[in-house]
Formats: sequence, C-alpha cells, structure tokens
Amino acid sequence: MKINTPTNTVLYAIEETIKAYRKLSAKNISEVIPDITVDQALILLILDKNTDHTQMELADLVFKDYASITRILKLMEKKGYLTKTIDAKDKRRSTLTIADKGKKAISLLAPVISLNRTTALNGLTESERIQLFELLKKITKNCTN
Amino acid sequence: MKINTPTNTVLYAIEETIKAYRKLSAKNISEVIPDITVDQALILLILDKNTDHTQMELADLVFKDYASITRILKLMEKKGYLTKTIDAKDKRRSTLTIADKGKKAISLLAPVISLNRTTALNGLTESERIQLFELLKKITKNCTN
DNA sequence: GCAATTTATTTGATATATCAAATAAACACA
DNA sequence: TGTGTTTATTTGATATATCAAATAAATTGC
Repeated sequence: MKINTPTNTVLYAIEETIKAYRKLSAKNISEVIPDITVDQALILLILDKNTDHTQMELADLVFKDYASITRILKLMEKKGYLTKTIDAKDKRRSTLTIADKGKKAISLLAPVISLNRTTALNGLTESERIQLFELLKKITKNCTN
Repeated sequence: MKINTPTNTVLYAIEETIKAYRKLSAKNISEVIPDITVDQALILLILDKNTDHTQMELADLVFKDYASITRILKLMEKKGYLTKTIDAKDKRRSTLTIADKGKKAISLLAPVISLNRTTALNGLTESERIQLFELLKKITKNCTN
C-alpha cells in the first residue's frame, strides 16, 4: 500500500505549480499582446536589459536548449519583434536587435509580467521566498551532480 | 536598476528545478528502457496502481492537457506498452490495459523512478519537504484563483 | 422518446523540448 | 599557413503543450 509521502508528492507539486504559473502568465500576456508567447515575452524583457547576449547565454538564462532558442528567435523575427544580423566579429553569432514593434511590446509586457510574479507569490513572506528558493536550488543541485 | 530579488528569481528557480529533475529522470529511465519517455513511464506507474482511470482523470493526475494524454497514450499503444478498448458502459471512453511489455517495463521502471525521487530530495529533511510542498501549493492557488 | 445540452475524447494547428547530427566559423599550433 | 579541434548555431526527427474546434456518446428536460 503506497502512501503519498512528501517524497512522492513534492516533485508533482513543482510540476503543478510551474504549469499553473505559466497558464496565468499566458492568459495575462495574451490580453495585452495576443500573438506572443510566455517564452517570447520573457526573452524580449531579457534582451531589453541587455541585447549583447549570445544565443547560448540567452538559452542558459531561460533554461532552454540551444535548438529551442534558435526556433523561438526565428518566430519572433518572423513576427517582427526583433531582427538578427550576423555578428561582424564572430560570424557564427548573430546580433539581436529589438525592433520598434518589440519595444512597444515590452512597454506593455513589463508591467504584466511583474504583476504575474507578485500575484503568484502573494502571501509568501520574504523569508518564505528565500527558503523556497534555497530548497529548489538544493534539488537542482542534487539532480545535476 | 533592477535587482534580483527573490520575487524575480523564485519562479525562475521552479522552472530550473523541474527541468533538472526531468533531465535526471530521462537519463536514468533511458538506461533501463531506451524507448520510453518520462511522461510515459509515469503514466505506466499510475496505471499499474489503478487501470480504472478515465483519460481525464489520468490527465489531471499528471497535470496534462486531455489532448496531450490522447497522444501520449497513442504512442504507448503503438509501442506495445498498453492497449485501448472501447468501454462497453460508456462508449466515449476507453478501457486502458497494460500489456505484458508494459508490465515488464514497470518492474524495471518502478525502482528507477523511486530512486530519482530520493536522489532529487536528498538532504532535505521531512519538514523541509513539507514546507516546500505547502509553499508550492500556495503559489499554485494564487495562480488558479 | 426526442431535441437540446453536456461530457469524454480526438484532431488540427502551432509552439516548445530534446537529442543527435550537420554546418560553419574561430582557434590552436606544429 | 594548413590542419585538426573546438565553439556557436542550425536542422532533423520525434514528443509534448496548448487552445480551439470537431466528434460522438451520454444525459436532461419536457
């Protein structure tokens, strides 16, 4: 007879939580910009802070595979949110530039994403957030060593 | 100047953790059964405890969309791990039956999945696991209300 | 008993995940 | 300087995510 111990359920809970958060994010993002995805929005905001990232750095920042980043950026370019041009200093790389459409999108998206985060973490004290963070990092470490 | 407060980083950490855990799981599962995915393995174990689930129940248990479950089960059937037959009492539903190949797989998978969980949660005390669970549930609730 | 509605599943379309293999440019260095 | 190696990105193939729409069977109300 298997009992549902925390050991069995915590990892389910992580899945459940991230999916719930992504769903909330997707909903709120689509209300301001219907044709952009959660991942695309996040990438826009990251590039807004610093466009000098290589695709590999970008991938690592959002925990995505390099192949995924290639495809996500391609779609974003297709929709006119950014442009890719070959880096003169290293022709393997691309320089990413946020297009006007991307900049307008960012001004709408930034407050939404910020609100999503505060909504999700509502009611958690600062020390709870820190503890949650530490516990998650510990699990990540266990999984990657 | 934006600072990386826990508010900004905790949700990233959740994403990072679940991906690390899935990667570990995929690796260990593929060592005993190369042609099965993490999701398929989990579904096999759930069906092993109780085959009387409808697809909707199954989907809710693993936090997946009904469309995803349809496709995952179809692939599992194609590979011979289970069979679907129309339920006589409700012809919209299917009865899921684990095939012999599925049963053999389960006996190999069960210890691996169990080990994956203990590996991931290694070093977390019982009370830390519980607190982690509670905090995650709180966030989930914030996102779904 | 039948029309209208609800429920369970499937299908279509598009986005992302993941691994392996392919490209192509940069680099190391004999 | 040419050659082997490493690095950054892309492509291919397959699996899953997600929403909307389609099916088809069950149920409800009259």
